[in-house]
Amino acid sequence: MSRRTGAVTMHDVAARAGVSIKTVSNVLNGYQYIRPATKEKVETAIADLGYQVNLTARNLRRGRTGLIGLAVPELSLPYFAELADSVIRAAEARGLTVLIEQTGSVRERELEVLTGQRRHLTDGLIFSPLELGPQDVDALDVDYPMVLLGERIFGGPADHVTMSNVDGAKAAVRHLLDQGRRRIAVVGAHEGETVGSAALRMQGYREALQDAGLGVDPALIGEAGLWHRATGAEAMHRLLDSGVELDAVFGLNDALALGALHALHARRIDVPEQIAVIGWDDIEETAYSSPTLSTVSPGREQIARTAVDLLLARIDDPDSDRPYERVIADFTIVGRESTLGDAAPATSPLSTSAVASG
Amino acid sequence: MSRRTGAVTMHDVAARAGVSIKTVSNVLNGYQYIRPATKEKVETAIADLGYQVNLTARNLRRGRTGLIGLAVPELSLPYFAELADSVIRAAEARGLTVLIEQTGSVRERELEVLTGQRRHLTDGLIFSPLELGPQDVDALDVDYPMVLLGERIFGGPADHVTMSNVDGAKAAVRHLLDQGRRRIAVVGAHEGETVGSAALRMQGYREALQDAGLGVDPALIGEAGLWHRATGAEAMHRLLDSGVELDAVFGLNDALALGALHALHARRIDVPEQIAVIGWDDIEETAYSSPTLSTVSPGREQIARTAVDLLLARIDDPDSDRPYERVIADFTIVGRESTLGDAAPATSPLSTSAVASG
DNA sequence: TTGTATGCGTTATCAG
DNA sequence: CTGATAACGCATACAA
Repeated sequence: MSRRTGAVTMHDVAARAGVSIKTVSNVLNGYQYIRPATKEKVETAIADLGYQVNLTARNLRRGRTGLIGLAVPELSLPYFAELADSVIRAAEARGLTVLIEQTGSVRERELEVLTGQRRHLTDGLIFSPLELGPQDVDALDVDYPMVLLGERIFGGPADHVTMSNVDGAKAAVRHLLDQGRRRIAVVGAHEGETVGSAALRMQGYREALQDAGLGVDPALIGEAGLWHRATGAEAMHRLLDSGVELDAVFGLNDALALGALHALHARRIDVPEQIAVIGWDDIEETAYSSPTLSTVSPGREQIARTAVDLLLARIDDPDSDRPYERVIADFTIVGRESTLGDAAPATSPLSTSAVASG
Repeated sequence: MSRRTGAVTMHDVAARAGVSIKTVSNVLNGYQYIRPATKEKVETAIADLGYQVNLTARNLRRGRTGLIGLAVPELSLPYFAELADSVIRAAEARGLTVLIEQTGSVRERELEVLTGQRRHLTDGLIFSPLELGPQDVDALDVDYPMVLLGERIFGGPADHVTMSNVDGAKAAVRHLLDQGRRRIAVVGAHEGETVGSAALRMQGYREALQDAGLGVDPALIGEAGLWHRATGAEAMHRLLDSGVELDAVFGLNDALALGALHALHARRIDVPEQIAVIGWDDIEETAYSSPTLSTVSPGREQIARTAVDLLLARIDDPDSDRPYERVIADFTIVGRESTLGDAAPATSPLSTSAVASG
């Protein structure tokens, strides 16, 4: 599209090289049986003219664009920015280009993504919905390759990559218990929800407490619809205002935990001396907050790679009746100052440490 | 591309509606002179068949894709993630879709972006180089619409949107001086460079000190090639190790300043009691760090909007000989705890305050 | 107001 | 090994 001047096409190259247009195409596409002499003629012609294939024309003809969509809530949420980074790299390694779409976690826009015009520009979609749920399986039954990310829809008509929510949450809470904490609050719960990350991580939280012979105190459950820093700070303030006794906080993601940290700092409450904090996502920021934030590292790179691979497999063989796969990424607990205090591993900028894994 | 089944085309719609393909096209493109009855026939046929235009074909025919490229170093750098977010929104408002490309601030990849295949898929490019410089004006003289972001190339052959580097830096340092600071260090300087953000912000730094009747102490200048949290922390440690006396730090961007904050925290140095810190970019994280970080808000939204508008103007009129524009975004100083301490405006999650502007 | 025919730049199908 | 030629699906000049 871009070239304003000249728009040199295969015809021009063919003319200059004294061959047919098909031969130029053959050279371009690495066709085996070309006489070296011919090939060279064509290649110098290409170089002389500065010819580049017109991708739009190629795409039309081939019925493929080499583009895949990545639909996420928003890039200003660090986890999704880092995820996008990983997906772009993984896709690039396989010769694919990523088209990012922001849904703003608005239900309508999530539905739009599935049927919108952009789908005609992409060979497939990696979709991380935050609002759609089991009631939307019909809308998710699309006729193009798609890989779902996250835990809102299971058994849906698509390949699926999820985090190890229950086990990861369990390990996070166990990590807090190991530091001698007993009154462990949660920030980010979604009251009444039975699907999604919140519900699953809450389940891990309960199981860990039960395993430790502890009960679940509803007063320790802090709600937060959106998982942003702001909502995390608000939920933390509410918990503290309620007067409930607590010595640790499990932020259901890092943004919430960082918001909680912010609130604790504002109230001059020492972390982890008085209250320990752990988050989830292992975004880069957690290694630099004050104190540094312990967190669950959910295998972002693996998720990105797996998603791209699954998608590519569907793109390459659209008629395959291979059953839909579900991949659960490996996680790691990263212990930092917010739970370990000065015992935390070297505060050297990039160091983290795996305390448990599964 | 995506639809596997059926691939219903305009022909099918035309057949079903009992009209010609041209009429269908007319309806689709909002042609004025269509008999209402015909229009309706076509529209129901479209609905019945679930027809959607094939964008690739349309693009080939129209010679436009509706896609614009956005080339940035990497999305894991919060400023660029937030910039991408803003650009995507601005583009969407104008009916454009954004294709993000990561250069990793690697010189070769920055050059590749300019000539790569992807340029054939986009109508124009918004480019934020970190390595290219004045010596590369030739490479930047491309024959497609482009808008440059940043301050590495001036007077180049393209429209250009920059931050108010000198004045912003001057205001930042003045803000520190206003708090009574006199030994103001810098983190992120690029020794010997004469172009780019580092050089310009250093100029503002010097001018502010001069205006205050103070000299520039080279011992207070901390180098940092990459502007990441890690390098900011390292530079801060070096400054402290050097034993030089200082009561404030100007991080040339927020990542550096947050890294510095991290280093100061590790050494149990109180901010701002002992050392005040100010950054640049106003990324969301700065409103939640402990302490919250004062910063220069460089007008990200304005930059995004302006860049998209300038690009679109070039796309819409490629033959215009309108001279290349240079737009300088407005900035604001946001005073938070890292310079104002408890005097900082309400620590409510979203509040910031404009102390000066220009 | 609507239909016919042509071409956008490639790739694919055949012959040769 | 290479060359004509026909699509791919849409938009438009030109006719009607």
